[in-house]
Amino acid sequence: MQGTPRARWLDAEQQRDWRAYLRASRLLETALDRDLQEHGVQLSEYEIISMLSEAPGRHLRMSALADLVVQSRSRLTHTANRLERRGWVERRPSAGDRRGIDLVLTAEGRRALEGMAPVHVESVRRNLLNHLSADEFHALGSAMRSIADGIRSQAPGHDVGKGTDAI
Amino acid sequence: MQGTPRARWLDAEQQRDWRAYLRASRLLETALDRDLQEHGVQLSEYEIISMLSEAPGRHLRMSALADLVVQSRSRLTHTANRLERRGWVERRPSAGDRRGIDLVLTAEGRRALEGMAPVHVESVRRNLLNHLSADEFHALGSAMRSIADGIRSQAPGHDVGKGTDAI
DNA sequence: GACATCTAGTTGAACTTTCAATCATTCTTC
DNA sequence: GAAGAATGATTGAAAGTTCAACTAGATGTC
Repeated sequence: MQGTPRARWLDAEQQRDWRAYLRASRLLETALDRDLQEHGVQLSEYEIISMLSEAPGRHLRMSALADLVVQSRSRLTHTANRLERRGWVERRPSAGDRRGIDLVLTAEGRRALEGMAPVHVESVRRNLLNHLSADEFHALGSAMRSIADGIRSQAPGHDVGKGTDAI
Repeated sequence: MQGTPRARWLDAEQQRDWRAYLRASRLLETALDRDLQEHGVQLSEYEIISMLSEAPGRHLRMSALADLVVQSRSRLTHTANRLERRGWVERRPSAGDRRGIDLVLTAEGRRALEGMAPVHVESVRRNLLNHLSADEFHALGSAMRSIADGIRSQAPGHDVGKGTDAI
């Protein structure tokens, strides 16, 4: 717990676990993406329309959506263009702030999502849920929540309090 | 537990945990990548030279390496070209099989890796390890190992036994 | 109320990844 | 031992992502 100035290497077990994480997270991403791609979308596109479908009024501001799906704004702009060309989303100026743009899920987008959702759920089960007990899966979720919170708490704009890491 | 033919949706808690996984895995990837990019490499490039450095003789066959880091062969070919241009790796015909190519870490590549390793370890600690207890982290590693095993056991080429999934 | 500063979103070029086609070699099997 | 199938790696074009620069509107400040 004493902060040593120099980076300590990981011990053998940590190293093994870290490698396991890295490898599995990629296998999983690849598998989920492949399954959705048979239906003509990428996972990252699916996420966008899925978030929109759950948002009140089926719309979200570009910046809020970008944060939610962890994509850069620029990437979201380009992806939204693709989705718009397919008729799945539309852009609308957001109420109140004239800089803002709302991305709205169209009826056609909703239908497309409804067609893909069962495929995707089945894929999540087959590639993830089926390999863990309910407890293991829930522990995975909690651990990942802690990680997300931890990372966000160091993000720029977050006031960390007193210098945890003075150069 | 009775296999219903139709996809069951996820229950609210599973959904929450799955979303947490997705979001955190992306925040983590982004954070680790950003930290390495300050030193001019992407995480996926770092992984390649790091695997090479640990391999006996500091070399691996392209196909073995591609599997190890979960990249397509084509992607690895392109990435290896970039690394080769920087003088960090070299290609050599592999012994025995004249179709094969070994990717070898150069002395310069090793030096570069040694320079970046502490940065990367610190980043893994800061973005991942520090947010979990030792037990939680180990459980995460185990869960991810199960997932990797589960996904690979369904991969094409793996004989699954009698038809688990008749059309 | 005008200045700088910050936030929201877009743009196009550069870069990376994917996709389908290709070439060479090895393995099968007949 | 020759034909066909499978494996290893590469190629170049298409598709997707990042990066830096930019426009427009909001916010803070003096």
